[in-house]
Amino acid sequence: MAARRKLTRADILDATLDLADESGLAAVTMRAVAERLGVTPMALYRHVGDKQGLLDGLVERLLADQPVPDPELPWRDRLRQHGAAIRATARRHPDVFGLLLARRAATPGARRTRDSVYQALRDGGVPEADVPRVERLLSTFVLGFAASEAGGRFPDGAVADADFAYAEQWFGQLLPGGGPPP
Amino acid sequence: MAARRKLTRADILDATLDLADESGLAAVTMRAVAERLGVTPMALYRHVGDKQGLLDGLVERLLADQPVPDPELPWRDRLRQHGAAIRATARRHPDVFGLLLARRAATPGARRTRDSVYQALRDGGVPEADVPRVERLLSTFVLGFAASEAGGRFPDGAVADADFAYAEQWFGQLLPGGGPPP
DNA sequence: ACCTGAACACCGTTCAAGT
DNA sequence: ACCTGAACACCGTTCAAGT
Repeated sequence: MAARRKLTRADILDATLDLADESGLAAVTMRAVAERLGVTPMALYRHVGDKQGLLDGLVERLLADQPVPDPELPWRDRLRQHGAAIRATARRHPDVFGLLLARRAATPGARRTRDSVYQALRDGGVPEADVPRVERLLSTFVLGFAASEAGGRFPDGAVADADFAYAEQWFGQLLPGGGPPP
Repeated sequence: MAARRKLTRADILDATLDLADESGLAAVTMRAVAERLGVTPMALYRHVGDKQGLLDGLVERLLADQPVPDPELPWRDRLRQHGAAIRATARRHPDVFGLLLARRAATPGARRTRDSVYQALRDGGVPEADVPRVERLLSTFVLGFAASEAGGRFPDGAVADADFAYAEQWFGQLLPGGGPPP
């Protein structure tokens, strides 16, 4: 509809995300993305490599958009914000979210989030040697939970919220402070 | 290679699982499965509906094959066996395992496993009202962990084993007994 | 009832060509 | 450098037809 001059990688990922949210991951084809941009399918190849590159770009983008909590906040609040942010992403992009668990997360975006969680755990008194392990377990749980939520494995949103709150209490007891949630 | 008389749904799912394990989920096409069975693609439709039905059948089969621990065993051992079994399935069929998290688990196979976990939690002293919630959280964690492992998110198998053992201790502290792992 | 042949609309991707 | 046209080998699925 609009007459755009230059095709960019960001344009392509925008269009892909919109398409996936509207019509599901199965509707994401090189041809459909191209059509949405008013361009020929072959034009995409220069910018994203191939279809695999397109999907990788989507995951990278979701991770990069993940907000990082203010480091001045109490560590528990920072952990809680990370959890809430991932769940929000899963609910907003349920179809794309499945890719997150399937793909190894070695992107810069993933590292930003991980470093923030590391620091929160250190501030919470987790021994330095245990920090990476605890981060892996926490993020595995939260990613799995969010993916389950996105995949419709919970009866409804209220149950998911209650379950997550329950889990926050669980984990909160395990972290050094011993009080409430991460 | 063999001259088989009648094509069955089980034959088709066998061939599909083998194909997925050997060549990945992307290689699972109606045409490739048919060729492996020495049959025409259209012959599959009568038995599995369509491609979606084929993939659903695969998930259903993985769940149905999941062993159920002997009810006479101590409840902690039963929970541990469930966890080990799911991880083993994920390692054996890494490509197919991703479908498990994506699909709602309302199959009979899923119910068998869930009922066994319910009973173990009851035997472990979890209040009846909390049993479904605790089962959801435990299975979310284990499924997420296994999917991460299958997706290569852990540095290597030894780290995964150590992380899982650590997590078992965590959860063990939270369950009524308070001792070691689930 | 069960399988096949032929056909349809759709994929991802390449390659040479245009500007 | 960036985009296009034409083409290739492949999809899932249908339909009428065979046995």
